[in-house]
Amino acid sequence: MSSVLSLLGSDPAAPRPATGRHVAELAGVSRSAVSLVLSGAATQHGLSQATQDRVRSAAQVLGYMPDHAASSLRRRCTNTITFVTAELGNRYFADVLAAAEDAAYARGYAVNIVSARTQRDEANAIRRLCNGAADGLIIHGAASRVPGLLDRLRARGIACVLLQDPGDDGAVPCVRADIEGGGVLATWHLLRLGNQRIAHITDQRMVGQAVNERLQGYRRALADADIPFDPALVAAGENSPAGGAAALRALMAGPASRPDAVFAFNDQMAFGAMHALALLGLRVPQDVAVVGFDGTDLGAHATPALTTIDHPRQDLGRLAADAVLDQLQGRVCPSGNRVLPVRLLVRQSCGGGPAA
Amino acid sequence: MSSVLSLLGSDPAAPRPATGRHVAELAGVSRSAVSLVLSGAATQHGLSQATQDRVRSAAQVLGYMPDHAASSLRRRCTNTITFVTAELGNRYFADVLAAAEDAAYARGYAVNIVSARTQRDEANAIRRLCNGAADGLIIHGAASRVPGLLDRLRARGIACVLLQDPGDDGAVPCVRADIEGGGVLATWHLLRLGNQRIAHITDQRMVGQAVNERLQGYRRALADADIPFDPALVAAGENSPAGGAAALRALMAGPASRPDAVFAFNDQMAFGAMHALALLGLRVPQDVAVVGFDGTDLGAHATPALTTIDHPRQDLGRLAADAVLDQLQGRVCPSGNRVLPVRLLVRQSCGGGPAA
DNA sequence: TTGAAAGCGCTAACAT
DNA sequence: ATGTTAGCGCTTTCAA
Repeated sequence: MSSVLSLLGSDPAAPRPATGRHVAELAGVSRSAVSLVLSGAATQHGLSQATQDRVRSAAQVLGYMPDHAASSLRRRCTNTITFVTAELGNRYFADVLAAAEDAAYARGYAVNIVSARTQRDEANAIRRLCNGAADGLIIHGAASRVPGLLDRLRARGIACVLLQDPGDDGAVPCVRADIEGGGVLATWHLLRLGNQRIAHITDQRMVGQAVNERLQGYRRALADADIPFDPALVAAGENSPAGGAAALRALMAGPASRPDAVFAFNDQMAFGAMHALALLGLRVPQDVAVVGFDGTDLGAHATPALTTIDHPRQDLGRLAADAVLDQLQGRVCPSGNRVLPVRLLVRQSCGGGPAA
Repeated sequence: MSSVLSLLGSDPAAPRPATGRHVAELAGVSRSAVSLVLSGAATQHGLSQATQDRVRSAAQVLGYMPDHAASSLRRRCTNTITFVTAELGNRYFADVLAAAEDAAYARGYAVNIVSARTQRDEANAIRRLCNGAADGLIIHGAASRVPGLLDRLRARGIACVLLQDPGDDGAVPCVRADIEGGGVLATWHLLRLGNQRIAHITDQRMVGQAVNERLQGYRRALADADIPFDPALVAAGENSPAGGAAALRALMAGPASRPDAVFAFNDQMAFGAMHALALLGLRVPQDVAVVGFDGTDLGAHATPALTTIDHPRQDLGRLAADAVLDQLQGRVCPSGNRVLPVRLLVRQSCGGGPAA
């Protein structure tokens, strides 16, 4: 009987987990004493050391841990922030996240990640998070473009920081790298090395967006060099190695005469593009120069090593987490954008760099 | 005044979010009616369509959403599962996760991800999750090796499925790929192509673990070929491209004579190893053959394209999610291990494959 | 067809 | 120094 029931989730004999009441009974104290001890406010409240010890050992014996839902309901906060992103699987994100986590942990917060592969998923995830499951959000996506979405969070009292995409108004603080500047740097670098026909590979999710900062930087650099912008030199693909490869093939098959350089949306797309070039029998950098974007270790270990625009990924993560927690903990919140500089990291994929 | 306060998180005038009571008042119904309508049980309970409409529009007007903590406390579940992993930034994980998410969403559950970069982080994260913040866990790590850790989850009634690492006892169901078989396949493939001195690069986290299935498969294949195992041909590194490169350099600088092939822990480490080989002036596959593990698109776009052991990543994710939800929803839970087959994916990095 | 009431487990203000 | 109490917001019987 028991063995059959143990296969079922609805086992009626399932032992209910220990509650604070059980701990109080075992320790012979009141329920509030348990709460005080376990929250660390006991000494300050004048509970004797002996009482505290009894509570702690009772809790240990019973494997007691305050229920998350009950505690959150009562305290009106969860001590959790959620990081919403589409970029799982991109090493860029892992670097940013690690720094954000460290910052949050240091201030007593847990970090959850929610994957939002499409903008639709992202909006749904954020709407769902209006239920108070997290105290604050770091949004690495285009949420600010969805009308009213961030207002709902604000109405619910949920702190919010944007990462990389500031959206239209400056109502929500944003921590970001100087992406347009990076686009200029990347394109300038290619121009300086004598390239004339510079292509740009972009993330297809950027198509139709109001702003595409990398593209803006690219165009600004071209304009400064008096080179006319040729739309046939821009291709979009999925944000992945495969997407970068596909975009490169589209570029080569397109109406434009063959580019002599490519500036890619990020390192992983650049990586795919380099592979596609190799399959076409084109050498990097001799036939086509390539610049990535991000500075991830993926590019560092490509062959040839990828010249790229390095981002302060640690700082981005740390500052984003701190900005959310500052709002939560009532410190003055630096609203508006915090823009961090990027830098050109010269390796081998454009020539002109240090020898391999 | 207001503008100053708006900079502070502790704004005393912060508007409390709408509750079910507000919705009930606006709609002129009882609080239970609101709950019934919004949970979809209204018609079944015989509430008139007019009432339902009034409730829904009132909720809309107020931007009402049931509070997560209150709802979870009352219902004794959160409708959330949490995926615990150390592999953020690895495309392998992104593929598995996407499938798990789709399966969970289809059954009405949300998915959170918790990053656990070290085994210590992982144990801490799991201990924290004993508070009921999620109904179930998919654990992609070595948690089963920490004594008592999974028992605490069970005591708290939290469903749990292991991914890839079954641990010692079969008490917790595990969904995994045939990793040892993959190790055999990879090594056999290298042997069949005439390689004699086959090195293995492993994740340093495997060092000191009771079992290392890839290594076991490698050793089994060597034994079958009557080639003695040489510990000097095994190197460990961080699970990253950089770690793969470092391990390869260690191998080449070590006491063993130069290997003619390398079987790497996963695609991203293989990728780093290929870069290190290029820097040493060694050609892949002519001088050294390389096999990866995973089947991610990273390997597909390396140059030369990486021969690898392809995993059924979608199935792994889907089955893991379904196993957790089966436990939660009281279906009979297939305990024990579910082992999925892997397959050799021949590309260019060992020679003997399809032409580039 | 609707409303009233109880209580999930916890915390913090208050009273001893 | 310790215990008592009220109530967070929601769901779900049960009674009308």
